[in-house]
Amino acid sequence: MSSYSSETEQRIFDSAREVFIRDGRDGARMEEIARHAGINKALLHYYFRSKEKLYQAIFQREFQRVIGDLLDSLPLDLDTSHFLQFFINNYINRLSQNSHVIQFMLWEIRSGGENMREFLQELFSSDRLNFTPQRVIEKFQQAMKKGEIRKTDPHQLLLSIISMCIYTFIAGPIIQAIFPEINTLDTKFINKRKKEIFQLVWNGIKP
Amino acid sequence: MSSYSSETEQRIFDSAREVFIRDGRDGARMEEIARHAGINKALLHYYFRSKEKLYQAIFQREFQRVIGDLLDSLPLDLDTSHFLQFFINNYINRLSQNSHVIQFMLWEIRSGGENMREFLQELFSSDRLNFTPQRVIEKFQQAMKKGEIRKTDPHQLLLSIISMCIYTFIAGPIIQAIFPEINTLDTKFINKRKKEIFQLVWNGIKP
DNA sequence: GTATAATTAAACTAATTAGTTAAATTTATT
DNA sequence: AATAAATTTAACTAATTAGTTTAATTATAC
Repeated sequence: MSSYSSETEQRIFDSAREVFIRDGRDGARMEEIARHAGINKALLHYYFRSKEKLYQAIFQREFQRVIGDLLDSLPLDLDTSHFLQFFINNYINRLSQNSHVIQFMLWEIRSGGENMREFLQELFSSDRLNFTPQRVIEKFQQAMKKGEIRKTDPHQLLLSIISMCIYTFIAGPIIQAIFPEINTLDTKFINKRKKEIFQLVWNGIKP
Repeated sequence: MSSYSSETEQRIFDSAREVFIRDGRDGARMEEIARHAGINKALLHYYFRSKEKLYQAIFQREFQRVIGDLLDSLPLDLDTSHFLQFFINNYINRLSQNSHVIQFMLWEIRSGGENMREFLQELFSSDRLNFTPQRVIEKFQQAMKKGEIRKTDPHQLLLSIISMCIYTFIAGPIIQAIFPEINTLDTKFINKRKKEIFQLVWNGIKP
């Protein structure tokens, strides 16, 4: 494949990503994606046979990139308190820098989540990641055994942490409707959120 | 209006609700809604001028019912620990019994949340509710003043609690993809979730 | 019993849009 | 220069679907 054509492919990827994020899986228009990439509809179908195939390609690429990075960057050797702090900071940083992935997630959930189930199961059972959700659970269990944190259900704990990290990014418009003084995209708010989540969790589980 | 016609209107409401929940705002078909209500398309447009008007009617009706009930049922007189416990139980109970409202919420967020912003601002500034989010914040602030809980940002605290209560209902399919042993709709899981959220929060904020 | 409102049927309009096709043109490769 | 690959143009198909129209029918009210 020539550098010429792969450049076009890259432009299609970038444009499709932007349009799919902006208009959704159904709302996106192939003509708009082509226009945005500076090509025409015929060429778009020349590269990707159908809208469905294009969407799948974009979704998987973005999802794997963000989720993979998220887990792969976790340090194994930190003590529980610092691991927690790192986990929360890392999670929120990557979400705030890739908030479009949340949009993809919500569309997938809306359509039953079957695509995502397949994709995640494949990802976590493969050897592509050196850290999986299961390993986070095990780290919590070890910390309980060592008495570093009080005994509690590790799945529930992980769910609670993830909930707190992700929800403001999902529900930004609602939160701002209820509390106009909050701007969920503001760096100051995001940094405060990190600290508050950590404090609540750490106070909540330390022995 | 005759009892005859309002019966038809009710059937339209029920059918539209079901189809909008199942197929989404865009995916729903007027013909399908009519068929489901046992009438034809012409009559559907006779009652509701457009799909958009019908959707708005359904959305507002459901949203007001669930959110209104949620807030109106909160007891003012409980001490902080029991209020928290009640809040969490109540929130999770109503969400699990009205999970379709979460679907509406997600569609609204996807389309920018402008509808919902208007709707919520109107709802909270009206006198229709005897409890608002702002009053929950005030209750937290009073508890801090009295020394019942440690000093912390009350907005952040409320956000954390709501996050933990709602996220499993939003992300059910993902959670089950990552941890197949969890069934987010199982009563046992839901009850455990209530207890774990309360314990984490209460341990996290008691002085 | 007559007027009014509710309801049906069926055909229609008008707009949108994914995907195709075929011929011409431009660009890259050798 | 010759060949193949990439790209454009523009018209086309086929399917979908919201919303309309009109005439006929049935139920309700007065």
